[in-house]
Amino acid sequence: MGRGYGRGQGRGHGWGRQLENSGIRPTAARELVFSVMESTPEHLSAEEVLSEVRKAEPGIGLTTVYRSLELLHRNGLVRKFDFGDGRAVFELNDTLSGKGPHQHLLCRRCGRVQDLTGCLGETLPGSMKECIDREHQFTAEEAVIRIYGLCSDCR
Amino acid sequence: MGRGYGRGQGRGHGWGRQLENSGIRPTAARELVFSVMESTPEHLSAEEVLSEVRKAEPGIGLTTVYRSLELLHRNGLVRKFDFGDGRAVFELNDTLSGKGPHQHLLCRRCGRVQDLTGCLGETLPGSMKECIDREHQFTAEEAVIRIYGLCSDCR
DNA sequence: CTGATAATGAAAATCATTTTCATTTTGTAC
DNA sequence: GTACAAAATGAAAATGATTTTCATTATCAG
Ligand SMILES: [Mn+2]
Ligand SMILES: [Mn+2]
Ligand SMILES: [Zn+2]
Ligand SMILES: [Zn+2]
Repeated sequence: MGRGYGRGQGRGHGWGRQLENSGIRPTAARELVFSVMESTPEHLSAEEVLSEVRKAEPGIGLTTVYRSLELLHRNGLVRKFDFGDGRAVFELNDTLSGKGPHQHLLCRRCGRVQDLTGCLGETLPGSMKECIDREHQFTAEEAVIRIYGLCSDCR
Repeated sequence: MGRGYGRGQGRGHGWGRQLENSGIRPTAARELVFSVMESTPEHLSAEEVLSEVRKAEPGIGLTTVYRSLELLHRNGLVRKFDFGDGRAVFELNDTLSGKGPHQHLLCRRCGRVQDLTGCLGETLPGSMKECIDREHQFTAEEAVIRIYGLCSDCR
C-alpha cells in the first residue's frame, strides 16, 4: 500500500553530501536511522535505534536498522563499538557530532560509559605512530582505547 | 570409569599460588587449560584451547573449557579479548608470560594481530591517569588499546 | 571411607546478528 | 507519467558463539 515514509523537511538528504554520488540510495529508512543517530548524544544499540526509529515509522524492521547502521558505519558516518556486553553500540562519528575525537571510560562497578576527550581522547600522537612504525613496521591509522576504572559515582 | 586425568609432573599446582587458598578446586581439567595457556604465545579462542586440551585428554568438553577460561580470567591469570570477529580470544596474563604489559596492532587488510610492546604498549602513564581523574573524576585503572592500520606484509 | 559440595559434559537454550527470499521502492529511460 | 531493472525491505529462518540446565562424577574435609 504505502507510498514510502516521506523524507523529513525537504531540502536535500539528511545525511549531507557524504553519500551523494556514491550510488547508495538515500531511502527513507536510512535517513530515519541516520537522523536518530544525529540526534542522539549517547551510544545506542541496534534495538535502541529500532525503537527510536519506530516512533516515526512503526513499520521499520530490525534487519533494516542493522543494515543501515552497517552501511553508515562502512561509510564512516557512524562509529561502532563493543563495550563487552555482547552487543554492538553505535554513535555518530566525531566530526559530524562536533564532539571531536574521543575514547571511552568504562566503570567496572556500574558499567557506565563516559566519553573521554582530551588526555588520551585525541587520535594517536604522531610520535607514537612513528614509534610503532619503526619498531613494528606497522602503519598505525587509528587507535581505539577503552579505559577501565571507577566512575565518580562508584569510587 | 576413569580416576581423573592425573596431575602433570606432581609437585604442587601448575597455576602457582594464585588460587591456592581461594576455595577454588585445582581440577585436572583446569590445570590442563591453564597449561595450554601457559605454553601458547598466541591468542587462542575457546575452540582452539579445546583442541589443544583434547590432545592430552580427549574427554574434555567445550563447556568446561569456557568455564575454566572464565575462571582464570576472573582471577587475573588470563586476559580475554574481542578482536572484532565475533569470538573471544584468550592469552596468558602479561606477568605470567613474562612479556610485560602489551597492547595490540590489528591489520585492516589481512586481520593479523600483533603484540605491541613499548610505545603505547605499557600501562597508562601516570600523567594521563591524573588528567583523567582531574577532568572526569574517573579513577583509571587499566587501558585496553587496539591500533588499526596496515601490517608489514600488507602495506 | 563417607557425605557434602563443587565440577563436568552433553544437550538444550540464549540471543545478537546474518541470511534467505518474496515483495516493495527507487532511479532511470521512455 | 509509465515501465523496468536494480536495490532495498521485512518476516522468518539460520547462524554461531556462549550460557544454562541437569544428571553424573570428582574433590575435599572429617
Ligand atoms: Mn562515545
Ligand atoms: Mn597479545
Ligand atoms: Zn560507576
Ligand atoms: Zn596485514
